[in-house]
Amino acid sequence: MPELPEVEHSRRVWDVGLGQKILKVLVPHPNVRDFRGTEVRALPNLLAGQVFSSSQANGKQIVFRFGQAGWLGIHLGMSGRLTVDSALVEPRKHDHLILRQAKRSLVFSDQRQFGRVLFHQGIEAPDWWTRLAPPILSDQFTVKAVSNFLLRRRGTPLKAVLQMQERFPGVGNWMADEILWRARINPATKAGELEPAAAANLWRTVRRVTRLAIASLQEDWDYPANWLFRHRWIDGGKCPRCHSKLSRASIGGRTTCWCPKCQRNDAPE
DNA sequence: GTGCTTGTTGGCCA
DNA sequence: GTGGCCAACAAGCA
Repeated sequence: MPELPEVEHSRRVWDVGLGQKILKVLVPHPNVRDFRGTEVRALPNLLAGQVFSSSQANGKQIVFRFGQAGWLGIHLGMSGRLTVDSALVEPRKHDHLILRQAKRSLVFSDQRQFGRVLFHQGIEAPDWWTRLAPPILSDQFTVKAVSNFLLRRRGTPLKAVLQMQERFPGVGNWMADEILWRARINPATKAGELEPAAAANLWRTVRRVTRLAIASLQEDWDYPANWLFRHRWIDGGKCPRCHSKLSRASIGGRTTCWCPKCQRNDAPE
């Protein structure tokens, strides 16, 4: 499930432990895929005794910092979760990292093991953090940058282009559908087919959906009923705007939901 | 048993 | 080298 808003929410869940020392670190299953490329057996020694000092997210990537030099990267993949449990909680089947503090445990679990845990020791930020694309809500996410990207990916369906993390960090399957539905663009449209005005509209919509999604997750713990999100997986689901029956098909290799009436490209505004 | 899943990567091919 | 496509990864569910 985790796309940008859920990732941002997950990051904040662990923030309850900010300013507190890590007493002990448990790695119940060091061989799971989440740890590929990481010396996870060294983690307990590196983190124990350090204070959890800050957290940040960019797109789907989260970084938690410990003391001055500890950088813990977490990517939730398809099924990763960050939760808080009691100080003495015992690891369950899919719990892969448990950071014990005096009053609680910070728990990372991941059933399908598509997530990823990274660690870096040093004052300077690691490459896997500094090389991420500029956030959608930053000043560097410009119309120009988006237009250029659409031109470069001119032969690829927009549905797939919007999910490319190198330009749209945090956008996944459902956000891509939501954005295209709101912008009234058919998901199979090739990126190169958008007129400049339509490209600018798409840019605006990417930012708007991102902003609104974060806000609604904070307020209501759900997305509004007039969003495609709430209807996309219902069999026989209806477009919340025009009440036509929604279509579903695989586009760009992922299940895609759209309104055949609102998203025709030649439809009048 | 089959086929599907809201993510990413690496290999293949033009 | 670049862009586009797709199978593979693991586990659970219908």
